[in-house]
Amino acid sequence: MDKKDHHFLSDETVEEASRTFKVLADPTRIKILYLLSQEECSVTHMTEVLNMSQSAVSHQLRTLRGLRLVKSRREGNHFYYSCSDQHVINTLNQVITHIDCE
Amino acid sequence: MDKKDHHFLSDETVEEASRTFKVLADPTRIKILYLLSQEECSVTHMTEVLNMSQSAVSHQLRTLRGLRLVKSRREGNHFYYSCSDQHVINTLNQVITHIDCE
DNA sequence: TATCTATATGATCATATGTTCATATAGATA
DNA sequence: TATCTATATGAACATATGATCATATAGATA
Repeated sequence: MDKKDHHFLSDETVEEASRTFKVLADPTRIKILYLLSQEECSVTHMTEVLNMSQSAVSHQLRTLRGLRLVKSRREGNHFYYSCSDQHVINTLNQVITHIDCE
Repeated sequence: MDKKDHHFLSDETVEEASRTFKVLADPTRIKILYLLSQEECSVTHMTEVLNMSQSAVSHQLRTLRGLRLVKSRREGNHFYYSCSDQHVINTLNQVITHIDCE
């Protein structure tokens, strides 16, 4: 391939892609996102199902919220979280599918 | 969704997915993989095109080699690297495409 | 109003990761 | 054989990140 035919990524694109993959690189966030991709659920529920401390779950939810990958709604004393970025879920599912079919 | 209908990921699957995303989470590796997805090239060439130190490139290639995402062949004094995991390239391209079309 | 429940958050600490610098190495060439 | 070139690698260092612990907070309830 001739050098002039190359496509180069802009720094912004590289950084954005890196951010996307960084979010998905942590086991805890993978579990949370995969769970939320199947059902909306409360922090308490996540904590129980994932067998993690409330604080750890909450901190990761903060990260995910900051990146607008999840959203929450209040119902009484509970906050119900759900996914808000289908593209990230698609990417996650694609990789998981590939792993599981090997 | 009823709890019994949930699909849970095994720890191994989560770990494997995490590993995959971790590799793609670093800007330098993204640049290297994207370059190699377009053409086989030598370490010297990568160093010049990516404007990075030889050592930094070489260290990252070691990481990528360890994970069998790239392979190399010798030709005289040069080592030519190329991609060896199309699935990872597909994942990378999918995310990049999504970013660039926004 | 006092307290309880669910969630959020700040500080701290340990670990992981990427770069640089210095140097090693293997094959090519003088 | 001496040296040069391309690449690899180890040590050291700085930064980033995730978990935990303690505590704050807001709405519900007694």
